[in-house]
Amino acid sequence: MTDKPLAQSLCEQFKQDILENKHPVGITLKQTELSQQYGVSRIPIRDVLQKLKAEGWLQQCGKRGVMVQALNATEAQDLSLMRQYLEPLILTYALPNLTKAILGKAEDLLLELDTDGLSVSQHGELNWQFHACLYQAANRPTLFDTIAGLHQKCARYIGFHNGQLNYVGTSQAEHYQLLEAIKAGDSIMAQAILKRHIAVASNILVAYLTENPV
Amino acid sequence: MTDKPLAQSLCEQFKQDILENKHPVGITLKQTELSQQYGVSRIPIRDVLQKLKAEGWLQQCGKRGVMVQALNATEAQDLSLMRQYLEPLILTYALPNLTKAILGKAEDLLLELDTDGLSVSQHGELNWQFHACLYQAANRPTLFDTIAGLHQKCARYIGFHNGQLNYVGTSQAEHYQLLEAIKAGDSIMAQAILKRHIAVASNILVAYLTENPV
DNA sequence: AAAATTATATTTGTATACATTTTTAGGTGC
DNA sequence: GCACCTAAAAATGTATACAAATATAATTTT
Repeated sequence: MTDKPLAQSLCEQFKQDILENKHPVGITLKQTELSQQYGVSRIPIRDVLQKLKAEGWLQQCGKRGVMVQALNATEAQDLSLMRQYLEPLILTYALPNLTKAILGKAEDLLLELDTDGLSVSQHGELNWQFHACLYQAANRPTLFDTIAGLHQKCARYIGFHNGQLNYVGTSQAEHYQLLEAIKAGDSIMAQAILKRHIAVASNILVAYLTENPV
Repeated sequence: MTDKPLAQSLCEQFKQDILENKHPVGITLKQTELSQQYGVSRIPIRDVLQKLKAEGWLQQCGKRGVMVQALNATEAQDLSLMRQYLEPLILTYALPNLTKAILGKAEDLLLELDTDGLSVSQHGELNWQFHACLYQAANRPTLFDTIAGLHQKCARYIGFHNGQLNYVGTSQAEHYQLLEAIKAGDSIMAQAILKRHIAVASNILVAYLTENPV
């Protein structure tokens, strides 16, 4: 039943390891090293590297190996800006299709997010599921995938965010406000809340990154 | 001096072939076939496929092979919408950095665009160079790369556009208007022109695709 | 001692070969 | 005649092996 056991799961594993800073920025990763580390040959490693390079996680450093992309304030801001424009957009498309079932699921996810003792990645995953659950109703695959990609890239910053800045998700209040605006059918308000929600979170991060370059 | 002669040029070649409809939608491409076709082994082919799948050009159809993504109205609209939001954004960042040299180069590109007898891909390439030339001044790599990716994907639709709809670049007038607004330092106007420029071109295409699904 | 040069070692790129899975075609039973 | 099952063929996934290019270290020269 497992579709692509090795290559796909390897890719997920690798991303997770990047999120957990197992491959620190500045270290050039050799295919041979990685193949030993992950217990496979170089071929599946190459597949993963190729994919992650295309997605902007890794950078080819000539023949010295690949390196994890450095975090920087400009990229963080760019990712945030794009989300600020695109997420309200997809939300607009989603609004007419948001059934009570979907809103219920969204609310459940918010409850889960209130749980104590969530790990950074658990928190990030739930947060994304909340947003994704709403956005998926838009039936806009391309737009959705682009946004999903932005989120994944943001995850690295969020992890850093949480780890270094001890940031806790104060964004829950905004999440609930968003749901209220949606239920009230106030599209303009919902868009504004969402945009601000993204902007606020990023401002802290960008400010920190600007003063403390990685 | 050639950095990645085979893999990179192979990737460009493959994309070009997709643009020229050498690999029609609906045909499942086998790695073995492709390797014979391009005169290399399956390994570099796999690298290219992996990259193009990540970029959304190709789709894995189980173990039956990969298939070129079908063109559809929704994706065309999504791409256009994202451009409508992101390009004016990057333009805003670029404006303060637009030297006379850059504007001069942009104008040269417009002159080239007026040349008669340009092929579809030449026209598309020049058009992108015009936009890119302005956007690059923003010094926003992540934003720029995302937009560049959207453009590349749009290229497939433009090619189709030009081929099937016999569309000629009536957008030149808007290009000049854009330059005028920039020179006049009218940021709001420049953004509005750019957004409309993108919207107009896409509306024709989306309307056509909606009525004539590929 | 520093810079340039050469030689070695390492790394990626590519090809070939094998294993596993899935698709597809053929046959059998109902 | 249709559905189901079985077997062969074809495709991808993976590993190993070799070639080409580059980075690193040692050596020489100024």
